[in-house]
Amino acid sequence: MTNSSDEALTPEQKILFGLFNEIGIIEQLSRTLFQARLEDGLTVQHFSVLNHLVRLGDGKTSKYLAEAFQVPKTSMSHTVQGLEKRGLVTLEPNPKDGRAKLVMLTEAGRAKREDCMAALRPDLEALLPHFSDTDAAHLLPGLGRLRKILDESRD
Amino acid sequence: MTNSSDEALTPEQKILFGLFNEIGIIEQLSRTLFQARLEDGLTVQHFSVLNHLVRLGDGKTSKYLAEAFQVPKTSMSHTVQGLEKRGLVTLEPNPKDGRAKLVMLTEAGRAKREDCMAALRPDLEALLPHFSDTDAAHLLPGLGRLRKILDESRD
DNA sequence: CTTGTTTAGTGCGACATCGTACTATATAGA
DNA sequence: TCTATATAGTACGATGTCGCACTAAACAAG
Repeated sequence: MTNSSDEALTPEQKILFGLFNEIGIIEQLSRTLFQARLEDGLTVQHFSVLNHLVRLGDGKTSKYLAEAFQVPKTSMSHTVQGLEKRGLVTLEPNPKDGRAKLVMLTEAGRAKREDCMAALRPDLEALLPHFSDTDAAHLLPGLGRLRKILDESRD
Repeated sequence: MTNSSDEALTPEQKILFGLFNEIGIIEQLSRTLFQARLEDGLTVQHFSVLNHLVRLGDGKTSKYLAEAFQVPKTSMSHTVQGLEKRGLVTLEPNPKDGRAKLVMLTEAGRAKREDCMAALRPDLEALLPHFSDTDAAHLLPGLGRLRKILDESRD
């Protein structure tokens, strides 16, 4: 991927760099595809937050979500406000902390998340004959380990 | 990663979805890290274009780059103008086509690309003891195959 | 209780992304 | 050649990202 004129990095480092490069390209391609399936100006980031709340439970604060997604709190605040404007979540005051607001899913929010998954389904169906769940399962442990390392290395 | 209440997807599809989710998280973490190493308001996107031009040769058009990076031409035009403003590339008229402009690297551009790689080096060094080039090499073939499939499936 | 510090969220401004519409050039067909 | 279509790039506006500064609430020290 990189050539021998890259003197800034050792061969080992180049391989890691190439890995991140490959991951970045796949992320770009898949994000573009997914984004094209979403409606009403909903972004992949909106969906990600919705998905997180459905899977891991709502009642989180924007700050918590910002840390979970590793984005600045101002960005997450904006994303959550976008969800609220679309009626997919409500922001309830936290009785335990007057500063914080709890992000609560609405029924429309849960339904929208299902709709998004369903909208993605044809693409996943089309992909499976070329790249099976077994292929994916071979990659997941290594990627999971890489994610954990990166996740722990920040702070 | 997903739980049994996701009725929109089959188990096989959920595994693929989980793979893209994992890739997205790693991309987010690594991009944030890399971005923090760049100076002068240079974005990862700026670096990516610079890196592409160094590795695969300059004299490309913005349109070509837009397709290579799978972003709209207006986005790439803006990115290239950012590089031009910083003196990292020049835009030369294409003698063969009056509509097109050729993106040419300057010496400062090549040097900046080296600087960026060097700025990333400590992070890669710190990562290698925990995630080796061998680990990365195990993932690269599968990811490369996935990228090719996604790359061909668009159009 | 009082005061200094920390924390969740927002307002604002700078810049990035990207869809639409437009201009200038190129190209194919009659 | 003349005309219709296609293409590279830009102008512009809407929205997303995010750093900085600020407010309100919580908390710790005395």
